[in-house]
Amino acid sequence: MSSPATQPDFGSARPGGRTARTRAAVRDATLAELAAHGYRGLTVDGVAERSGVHRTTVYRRWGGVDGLVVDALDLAGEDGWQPPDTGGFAGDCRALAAEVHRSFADPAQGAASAAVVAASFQSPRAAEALRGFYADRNARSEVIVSRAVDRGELPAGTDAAAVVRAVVAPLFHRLFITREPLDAGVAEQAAEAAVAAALAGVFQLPSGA
Amino acid sequence: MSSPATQPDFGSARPGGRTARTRAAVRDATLAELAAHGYRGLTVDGVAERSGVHRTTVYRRWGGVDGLVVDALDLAGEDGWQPPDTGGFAGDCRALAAEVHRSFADPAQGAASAAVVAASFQSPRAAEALRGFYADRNARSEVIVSRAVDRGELPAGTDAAAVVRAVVAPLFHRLFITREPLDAGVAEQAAEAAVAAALAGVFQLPSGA
DNA sequence: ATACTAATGCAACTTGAGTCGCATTAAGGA
DNA sequence: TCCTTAATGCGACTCAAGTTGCATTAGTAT
Repeated sequence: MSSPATQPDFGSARPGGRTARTRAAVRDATLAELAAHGYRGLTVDGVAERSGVHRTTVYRRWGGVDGLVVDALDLAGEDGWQPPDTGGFAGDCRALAAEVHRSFADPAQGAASAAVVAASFQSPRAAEALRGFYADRNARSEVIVSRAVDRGELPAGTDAAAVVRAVVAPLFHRLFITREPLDAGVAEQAAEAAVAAALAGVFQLPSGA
Repeated sequence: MSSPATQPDFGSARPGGRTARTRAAVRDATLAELAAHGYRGLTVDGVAERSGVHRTTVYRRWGGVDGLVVDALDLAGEDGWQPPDTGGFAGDCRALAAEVHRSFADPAQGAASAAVVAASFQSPRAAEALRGFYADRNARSEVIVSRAVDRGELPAGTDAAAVVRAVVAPLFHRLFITREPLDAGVAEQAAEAAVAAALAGVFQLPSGA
């Protein structure tokens, strides 16, 4: 079991050449293995062999498969992502939905994204990392709503998190619960539904903010 | 590995007393273990010990932990469930969302429901079983929309599956993606949003049906 | 009752994930 | 350049999951 094991600790006293090379090799191997075999086929031995790093080293620094995924997710969270800005609320929501759609449609990126969700059911560490990742994404997305309020498109006091959730939730539901195929039309419909609900004032926060 | 193993096969040539007792004991033990330790703590050995059935028997008839979950899910799907009927479209949607909320809030049932989702990431068999389960639930829920159309509350040609998805998807999103707590207000908001979007005609099917 | 055989019990075996103690390599400072 | 020591490599070990061959139990038919 890897639960009480060391978290990936990369602020150590010796962040020099070899350590950095090892981490990069393992990270690349993790993404490659994920794209090749999915999360179910992700093993420490596979990553170790592909990266040329010894099994023991991977266990020591990453703790197990969940640590590999968490590390990959942490890296993904540091990409400086910003929500789309199309100049209008409906356009922003459509673009956001389309972005989620594309990120899961891409073979490599989609496999990695789905892997993180799968990992979150196996490991509390992965679940916490995923929660943090989406909390950050949500916080960044709030500007879509605040811009819309500034333009007068939405009433003040609209719950930005609820709007974002309404846009993306149907896509995740198809992907992971009913496992139906995803197409651009589905993404657009989800965005339109969220826009209609927001315009109707459904996402108003309880007390006026 | 349990992938190519025997599916739970309960139509055999000898469905007599002992076989039925074994299945019942294992099913009860599965649900109890799920409630006690969650899906991550569900093991064949644990179920075997609790049920008094030998390990080997469980492996032979269920194939592994995924088979146990699939069997439990198959049973859950045969409960003759019908969607709520409150006399109005909005009320039906709210009641549906509340029902989903309750099913995950209940400790035992919630653990089992979450376990099935977790299992679907581990096993193709569980994923297929989950897909079938929700396809059936969705089909049964369509009557909510058709009744609303008959009453003149909704335009004809409204995509019932899309409506149901819009109602429940935000709840699943909170439960499994962002792992935020769920309360009755969230369920109601999701229902209201779906209603507003449906009334606005967002879920119209492309060609007139 | 008795015989037949499917279903179960049992124990030994295989396999792969994860751990541990110790040897070796290489980064960073003197 | 040399010394110290973190980081890695290496092999053996533990442990739990899953499998297999054979013995035993208990439905079912005659």
